[in-house]
Amino acid sequence: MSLRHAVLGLLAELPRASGYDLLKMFEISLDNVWPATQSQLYGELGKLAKEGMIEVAAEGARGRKEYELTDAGRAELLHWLLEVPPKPARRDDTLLRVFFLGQVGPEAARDFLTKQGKELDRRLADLLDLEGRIKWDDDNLAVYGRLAMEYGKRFMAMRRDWYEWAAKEIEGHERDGS
Amino acid sequence: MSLRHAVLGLLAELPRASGYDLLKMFEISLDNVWPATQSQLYGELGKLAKEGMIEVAAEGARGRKEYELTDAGRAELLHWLLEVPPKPARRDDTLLRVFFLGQVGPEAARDFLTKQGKELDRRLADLLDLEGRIKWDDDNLAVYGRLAMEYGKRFMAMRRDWYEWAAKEIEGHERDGS
DNA sequence: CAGCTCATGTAATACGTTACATGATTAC
DNA sequence: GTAATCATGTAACGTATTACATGAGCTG
Repeated sequence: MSLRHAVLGLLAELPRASGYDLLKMFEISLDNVWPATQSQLYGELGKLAKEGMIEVAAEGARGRKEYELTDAGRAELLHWLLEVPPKPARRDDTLLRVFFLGQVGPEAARDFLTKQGKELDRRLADLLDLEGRIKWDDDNLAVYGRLAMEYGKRFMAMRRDWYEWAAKEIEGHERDGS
Repeated sequence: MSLRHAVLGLLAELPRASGYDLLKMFEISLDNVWPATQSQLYGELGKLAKEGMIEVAAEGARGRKEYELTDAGRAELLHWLLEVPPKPARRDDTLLRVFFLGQVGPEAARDFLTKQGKELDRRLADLLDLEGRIKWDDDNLAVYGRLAMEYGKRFMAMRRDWYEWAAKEIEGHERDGS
């Protein structure tokens, strides 16, 4: 149920935005945190408007509708931000594979883990590169966006290190002959 | 589309299991990796059987149906394990909050981050406790289950550390008066 | 005026959760 | 015999993805 809060949050940062504008924001700044498709977004905007969380503040060319956060919407955002306990995502595609990796034998398992580690190392390098090229300004999205960036870096590094560790673990088992 | 692979994986480890058996397995060993509800599971078993990935090898009391992996099912499992690139989950409820944390001012933001850090510290302690109480045997599920456990520990520790770091970052901004 | 971007919406399909519904067998 | 466990299935609803559909306005 958090797509709505992503929308409310964006409308809190940039008052007055159209569905189209918001879609661009999702693509450039929320893509790694909470992706949304165009269909989903327009649907949610309709619902939020009907519930009085946002309202059409102006209409422009080509049927453009500029939405604005209402007091109810802002209240809902703050409530969610501070009072609704965040629930960490539990499904992890990669971990699921690891669970069943015994099915392929230790050599293939070790190769798989090594490969994944290298892949993450590449992705971390890309992220560092991206970070270097971003020009952070001083608004809220930038300050807190930097925190999110650091999270991404630490997350990738943690997974890379774990893959390397796990590959070594399996190597140990390989030598044991188990 | 990975629920089916979780089912195939479990049936590869323990040949011959009913929906009910599998449900128990999901609850005790896959709950933090790939949770599934009863509805979902029975639905998927039906589909997998229709597609020839699994088959009813025996029927027991109370309408019990014991499924077994077919060759096609095993092939699909191996294909998924080694050839389908794992896609990391992208949605993160907590990170989304961080993105909009500027809306509540630096003190409340710092308090939020500190609180989340403490919560993770508690959860990590619980996990370590659980780890101590598990009696690992030597089968595949145990060997690779230990890798998954280590992943969980590292993931929680990483997030705890990041929260503590982020809270300090915000404190810095607080003093700046920004 | 042709092609791109802006701009909104709907339909079909899949995946996930909660709740409902039913009944057989076992353990006490 | 009654309560717990075993065992399967369906229905309703919400969320997410992909594809389809349409058209206005700007740029060359």
